[in-house]
Amino acid sequence: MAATRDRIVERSAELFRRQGFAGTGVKQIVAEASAPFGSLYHFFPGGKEQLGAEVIRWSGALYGQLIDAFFLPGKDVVAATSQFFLAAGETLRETDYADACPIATVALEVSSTSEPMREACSDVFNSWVDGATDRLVESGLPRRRSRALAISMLASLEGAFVLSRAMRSTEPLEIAGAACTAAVRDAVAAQRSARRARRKREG
Amino acid sequence: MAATRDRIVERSAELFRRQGFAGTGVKQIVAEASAPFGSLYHFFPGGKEQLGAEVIRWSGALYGQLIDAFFLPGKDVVAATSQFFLAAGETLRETDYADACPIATVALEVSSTSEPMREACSDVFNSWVDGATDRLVESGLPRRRSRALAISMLASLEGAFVLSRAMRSTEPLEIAGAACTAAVRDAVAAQRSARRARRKREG
DNA sequence: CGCTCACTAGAGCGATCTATCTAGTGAGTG
DNA sequence: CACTCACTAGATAGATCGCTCTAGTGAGCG
Repeated sequence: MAATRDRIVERSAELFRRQGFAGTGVKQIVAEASAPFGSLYHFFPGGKEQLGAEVIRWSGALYGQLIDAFFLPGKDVVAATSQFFLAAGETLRETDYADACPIATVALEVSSTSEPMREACSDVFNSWVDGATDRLVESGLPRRRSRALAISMLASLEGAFVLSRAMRSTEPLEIAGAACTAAVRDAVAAQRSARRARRKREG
Repeated sequence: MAATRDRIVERSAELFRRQGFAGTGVKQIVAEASAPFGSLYHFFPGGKEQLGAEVIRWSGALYGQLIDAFFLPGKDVVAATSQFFLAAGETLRETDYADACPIATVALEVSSTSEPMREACSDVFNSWVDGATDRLVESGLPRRRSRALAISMLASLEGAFVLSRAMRSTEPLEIAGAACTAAVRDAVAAQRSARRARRKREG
C-alpha cells in the first residue's frame, strides 16, 4: 500500500547507518527515496525523531533475521558463530567498510540526546541478546551462562565493527570472531564434561 | 600561552564524545569554551574538520594515558584488565552514561564521510592496541598472541560501551570485563604451562 | 456523479549551520 | 615611541536545517 513510506524507511536506514542521524538531512532522505517532501511529515508526524526511532526498530528487526539465518535451530552454534563473523567481514569489505551494524552509529549519537531513540536502540539490542541466548540454551548451556555469552559476543561484534570501519581492515572482525568462536566452543565443552561428571557421580 | 585554543579542544572533546561530531555546532563549542568565534578559525584554519581530527588525536592520547595508568609495567595484567573494566563502568554510571570511549561516536560517524578524521581515529585505535600489546608481551605472552588479545579486548570494550550506553546499564561492561579477564588469565596460564613443558622437554 | 480522504507536491518559514570578513586590542620588540 | 603580529570580537554571508502550510490529485464509495 504505502510504498512511499517503506522507501523512506529503507533509505533512511541506509543513510543513518553510514552517516549517522545528525549527519543525515531530511531533504537528503526524501530525495534519495524519491518521495515528496510532504509525505515524510504525513507518515511521520513526529518528525525526524519519530522516523529515527522507527528506522532503528525496523533495521534492528531485519538484522535480527540475518542473525537468525546463521543461528538456525539445531545447527552447531560454534560453526554458526564463526561463519557469522566471517560473513560480516565480507559484507564490510564489499561495501567499502560502510555496512556494519545498522544501529550502532545512531545508538552512540542519541544515547545522551534523545530518550525515545535510545530506548529503541536498547530494545533492539535486547532482542538480539534474547535471540542469541535462546540458541545457546538450545545448545545445552544454562540460561545464565547463555545470556552472558550472548552479551559478550554482541559486544565483541559491535566493537570489532567500530575498529574495522575506522581501520579499514577486517582484521579486528576476524580476531573477535575467532575469540568468540573459541569462547562458545569452550562453554559447550565445559558444559558437556560437567554433565558427564554429574551423570557419573549420580548414576 | 594559547589557553583559548586548549579550551576549544577540551570542550569539543567533551561535546563530540556525547553528541557526536555532526550533532555539535561550532557555535556551541565556542560558547561553552568561552572563546570568541573568530579564534576558532584563527587556530583551526581548516575549520571544523581540522578541529575534529585534532580533538580525536588529543582525546585519544589522553585516554591512552588512562589505560597506561591501569596497565602499569610490572603490574599483573589480569588484575589490571578486571580493574579497568570496573572503573569504566563506574565512570559511565557517574556521568549518567555519557562518558564512555572519547572517540567511538565520532569514529562511526566519520568512517565513511571524512578521510582525515577516519585516519585520526585509526591512528588512535592502533596506538591503544600497540600499548596494550606491549604490556601483554611484558607479561610473557608471544607478540602475535598479545596483539590478537589486545585487539579482542579493545573490541569488547568498545562494544560494551555501545550496549551499556544504549541500555543504561553497566551489565554489558561487567560481562565483557569478566570475559576479557578470563581470556587474559587463560592466555597467561597457557603460556606458563607451555614454557614449563618446553623446559622439561629441553632441559 | 459527488464526496471523502489518504496521499502527493513543493513553496516557504524561521532557525541554525559553517565559514569569511573587517576591525580592534594589547603584549612584545626595535 | 612606532611597529608588528598573534589574538580577540562579532557582524554577516550563503547554504542548509527541520518543519509547516496550502493546494492539488486520484482511488474508493454511497
